[in-house]
Amino acid sequence: MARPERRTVRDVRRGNRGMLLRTLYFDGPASRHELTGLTGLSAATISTMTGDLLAEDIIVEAGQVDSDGGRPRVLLRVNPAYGHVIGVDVAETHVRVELFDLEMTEKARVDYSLRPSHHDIELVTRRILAGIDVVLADGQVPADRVLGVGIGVPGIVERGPDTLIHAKTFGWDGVPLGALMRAGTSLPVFIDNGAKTMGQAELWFGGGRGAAHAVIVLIGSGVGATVVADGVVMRGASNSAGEWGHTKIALEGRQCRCGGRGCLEAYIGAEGILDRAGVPTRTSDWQAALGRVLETRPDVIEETVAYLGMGLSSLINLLNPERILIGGWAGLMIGRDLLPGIRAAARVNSLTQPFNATSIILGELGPDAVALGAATLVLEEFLNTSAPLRLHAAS
Amino acid sequence: MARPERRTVRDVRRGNRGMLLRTLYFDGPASRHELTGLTGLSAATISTMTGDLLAEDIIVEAGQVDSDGGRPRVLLRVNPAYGHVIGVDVAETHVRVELFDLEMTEKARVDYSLRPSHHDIELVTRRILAGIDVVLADGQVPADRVLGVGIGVPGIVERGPDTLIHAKTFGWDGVPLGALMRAGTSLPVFIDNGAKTMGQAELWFGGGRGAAHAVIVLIGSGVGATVVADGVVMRGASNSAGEWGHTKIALEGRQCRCGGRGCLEAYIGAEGILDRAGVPTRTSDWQAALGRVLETRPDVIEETVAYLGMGLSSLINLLNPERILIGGWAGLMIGRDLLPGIRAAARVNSLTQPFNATSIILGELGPDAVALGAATLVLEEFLNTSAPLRLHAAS
DNA sequence: CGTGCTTAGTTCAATACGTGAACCTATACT
DNA sequence: AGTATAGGTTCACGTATTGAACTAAGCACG
Repeated sequence: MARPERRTVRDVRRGNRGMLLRTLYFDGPASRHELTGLTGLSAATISTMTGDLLAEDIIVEAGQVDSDGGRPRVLLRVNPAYGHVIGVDVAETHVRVELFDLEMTEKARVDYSLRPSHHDIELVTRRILAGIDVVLADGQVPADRVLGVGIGVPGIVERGPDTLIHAKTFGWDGVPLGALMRAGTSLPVFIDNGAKTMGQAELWFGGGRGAAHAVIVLIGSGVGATVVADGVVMRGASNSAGEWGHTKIALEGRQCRCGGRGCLEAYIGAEGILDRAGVPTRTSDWQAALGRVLETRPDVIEETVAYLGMGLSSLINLLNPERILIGGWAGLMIGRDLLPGIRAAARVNSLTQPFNATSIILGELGPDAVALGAATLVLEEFLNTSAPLRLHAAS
Repeated sequence: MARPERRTVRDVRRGNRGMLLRTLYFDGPASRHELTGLTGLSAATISTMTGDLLAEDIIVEAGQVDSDGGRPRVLLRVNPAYGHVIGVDVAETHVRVELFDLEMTEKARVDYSLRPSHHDIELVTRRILAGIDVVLADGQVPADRVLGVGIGVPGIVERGPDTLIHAKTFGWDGVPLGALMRAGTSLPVFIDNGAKTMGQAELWFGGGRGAAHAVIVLIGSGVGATVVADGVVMRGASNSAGEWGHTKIALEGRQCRCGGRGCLEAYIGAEGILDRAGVPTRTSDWQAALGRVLETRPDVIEETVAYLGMGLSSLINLLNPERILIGGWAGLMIGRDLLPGIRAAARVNSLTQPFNATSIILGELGPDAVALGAATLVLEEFLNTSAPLRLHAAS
């Protein structure tokens, strides 16, 4: 039972303005006249609202289109230089900070490598803050033109005033990354799980565009998923929804690093595949190792496809998505050649109706999209609220 | 990416009025003054809005509360007699039609038994239409005081102008129940899967009250689930979300009636349990048979609990609900004594964080709640829109 | 070259909504 | 009877969308 908030007339404006801006962002450039059709708003409203947005420099004119016999249409578009967004990818081996304009064109990037098992939270925070300064300098963007910073981290992100992070592999147990960031910068900070920010990137700019019900599946050494229902990333009661990798596919099955047994991840995660193939998991280059398994061990691969089909069918039956994207470095490697087999394996295990409603395709964005997705969190906020800039960066 | 609709000032009213009505329905009776706190609306707005609702007879005064030193508070509540709703349960062996007032007090009911494999759509439609007339006569409610009819049916409900039903067990393959109903009555008709209407009933009036993220699990001879995300029942791309019973828990496992192998339903559905216990599934009284297995076959039951724990853990990990309700006749039988064991089995297979965020409890409403839940579809529509009555029942 | 036609975009009065402040109302206590 | 207190109503105001009237900018054709 949803309990929506009280609304006032001003919320109407906020909502409609956000819709106009999103329409212009995704379907633009467009003329005022076209916008009436796209948004459902009257010409009068479009006129006043575009007037405001032009005055605020949030949108700009983008040329004219001659019409045969009639006043030419003036095209409008979101001003890509109105503001910039920063995305951060905090991973096992590196901290990456990227600067984008509003069209998500990368303007600058910096990488800091992390020594394994050297994930001190203060160190990571310092790297992020330093990275922000570096990309702003490189991109020649003043801090007061930045709409915010999005950060993708491993583990579970507990929302709250301090934004606590729980990441076993990093030894982070309730680390207040949000509070630490906000102490170091006045920019608005958004933090989410890295797998979810990757999903967000696929949803907005990759293979998930336009899908209202989708699941973005991530297969790397671990296995996760981003569930999108009614166009919104599903978060659950404590923001940990999407843990698909620990779905059980066998009673008393293979040991998983989560401590449980029979987890999907223990079968189709890169580590699980290598282990099933008898390859020592202490390999230096996992990608190469997985490549060799793909070429030389059809038995293991066939089994992998079968398990993956089982896992996907659970998603299809339970969630009835219109699209499933397979991503993550291992997912892309496996999927490149074996997608037809994966589809067949999913079909065998799925109910006809929901299977037919689903298309199973590869992700488009590669494994580097964590920072892009994190930056998208900022963009999303901007497009929804179109909050006038500069207020936050005051202090 | 959600694309919200254009909004006007009148949507503000509709939304706020709906919120006021829902507040009064679930937290009422309440005084105007209390409503300002509960809704966040100003006293002025509450005053004009309650004035309208009183004039329309949708709400009524419900006595006064003396305050020590000050004007007494006048309590307001939803008028239970303002309108009535009808719920229909179309099941294997019967068609049941129930009449409720707005407080969901049953005012009349009628049952028609169906001969097995005699589920002709015209026959069922005739029974429903006749049942509507009967309950209205019995309850002495004129048709123009009925807000609508909700129908719970087996199988997949394909939304659209005709509301097609696909139910293998009934031999219904795209049967236009919606169109047939609308041809036979001018009342608004809402149709949904029966498992989902039961879930809806638990969510509104049973153990799910107040939960924003919940899963209502249904274990009968089949196994299903109603997934609630952000307070809304999840439907997916083609309205078939919630098919939890065919989640695979074993590669090449037990044969399921869906045609697949290793489905959860084949292990923990009543039929699956009896079969695993070696009881012939041609029994006349399944409940008694399951009761005997519960008493005499601890081995089978222990196994069942383990499988159920596996299945629940998939839900916990993937969806991160705050509450899981176990319902359905078999679910209630198993759960009555074995809930602690089920919880333990779920814990073993779940990640710590999401497991701790979930409470696993029994459903409160028993298996007869299909019609109640179906009627709740009408109630939901009414509370959201508070559409002035009588317009539909015109013809 | 100017008149009419067509399409794009703007302005304005009408209408709807929620809100704060001033106001009215109904009780208890003294 | 008077006063304090709390509940409830009224109204001017600011903000929102909209349809209708209007202006703007091009083309075709005589």
